[in-house]
Amino acid sequence: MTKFGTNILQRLPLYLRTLQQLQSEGKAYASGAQLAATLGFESIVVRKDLARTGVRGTPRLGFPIDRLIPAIERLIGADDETVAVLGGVGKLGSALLSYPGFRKQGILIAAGFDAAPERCNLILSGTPIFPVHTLTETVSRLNAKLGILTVPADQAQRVAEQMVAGGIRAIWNFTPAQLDLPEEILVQREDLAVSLAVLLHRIKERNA
Amino acid sequence: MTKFGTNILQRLPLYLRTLQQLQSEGKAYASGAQLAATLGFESIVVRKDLARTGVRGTPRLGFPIDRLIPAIERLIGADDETVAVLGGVGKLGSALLSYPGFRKQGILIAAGFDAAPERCNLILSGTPIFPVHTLTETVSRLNAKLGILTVPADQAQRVAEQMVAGGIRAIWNFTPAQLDLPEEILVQREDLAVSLAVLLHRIKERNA
DNA sequence: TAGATTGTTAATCGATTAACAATC
DNA sequence: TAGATTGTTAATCGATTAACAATC
Repeated sequence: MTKFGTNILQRLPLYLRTLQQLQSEGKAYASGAQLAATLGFESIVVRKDLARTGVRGTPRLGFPIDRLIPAIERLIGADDETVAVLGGVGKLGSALLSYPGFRKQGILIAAGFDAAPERCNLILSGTPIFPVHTLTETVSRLNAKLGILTVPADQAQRVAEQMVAGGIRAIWNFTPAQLDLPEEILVQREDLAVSLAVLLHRIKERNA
Repeated sequence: MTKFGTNILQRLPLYLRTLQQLQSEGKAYASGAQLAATLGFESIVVRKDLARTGVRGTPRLGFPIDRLIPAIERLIGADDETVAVLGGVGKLGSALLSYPGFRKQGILIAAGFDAAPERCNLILSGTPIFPVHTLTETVSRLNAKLGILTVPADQAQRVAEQMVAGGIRAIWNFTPAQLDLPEEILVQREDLAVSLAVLLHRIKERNA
């Protein structure tokens, strides 16, 4: 598989969204310059990125949107389905359940889990919620490969271990907890403190 | 001000959190190797990063935690207060309001706004919520500099403009909407589709 | 003293930027 | 043809990695 730096990878979904928008407006071609202007990137950056999709543009016209979209989807892995489960159906968890973008990227949240009985045995945004004590068994039955972790920080490690016991291969960790899991489990942090640090630094930089 | 790449900037808050943890356990020194092991980084990376704080470590002992913490706080801009407002108090918005980490990083969410009357004129996690039509005036009165945007995508542009009219200088955009604002307004995207693309690619890479 | 850890210098690597040729 | 846009090659830049010296 092609290896990408995280930088280009972070831009690809933005191209994709813009292209889908343009396509829905009936456009057939998009130029790199146009994408750059919309997203606030340098046009040379866009041109280099688009070159990596393998789709050839035509001078003066731009790139064919209907070829670019599937090419980018494939690059960002949105072309095959990943079964996921959600641990913790609090405010953040239920916000994630109602986010329509996951389906577009090939993520199916097949089940949610919560410790609170009043949040269990109901269906939220199309996803059934089960008691957390059934997690390992359900993950295994669903053959889920991705665990989304939105439990309170002090329960993160325990719930993560239950996910792993059920066969989860990757965990998307929205808690600030530092997880200690086997080497082979991929953990991605989604850390507001991190994003905020980047933001504050950019603000300071701009004011300087 | 010192300029940082986003990479080191993304690691600094993680060092900070780990160091605070160690300090609360009564430790006085932390070695780069120790931080690296905890966070899953290479130790040379940590050493280089810590060098940029200006704090000197002592061989065999490590770095003095009580000097490292304020140094990192200063680097990530957590040492002075930024007044923020929150646009949109839905699931995601109220999840953000209850996140304690913001205060630690010097962010004060002074007010929230929502279009739904039943969500207004109450206090959520210590933050008063007002009707969205008072946004511009309230932002101006509070002298808020950061707007956190968690409204539905189709209202993002309008609410962002109201924030800017009130004097907001930077917008933290949690919606997938592409904002079109004056040059001088700093916009940071917080885009789940982007994070998910990175995650999916890492999963594929690992399976390859 | 021995050994672990920090600090520094150089090498490597990849991403970004620049310049310009090729093409429609 | 003229001009806009893509494609390519080279230059620049910064981050990461490696190797090893300095220090407690």
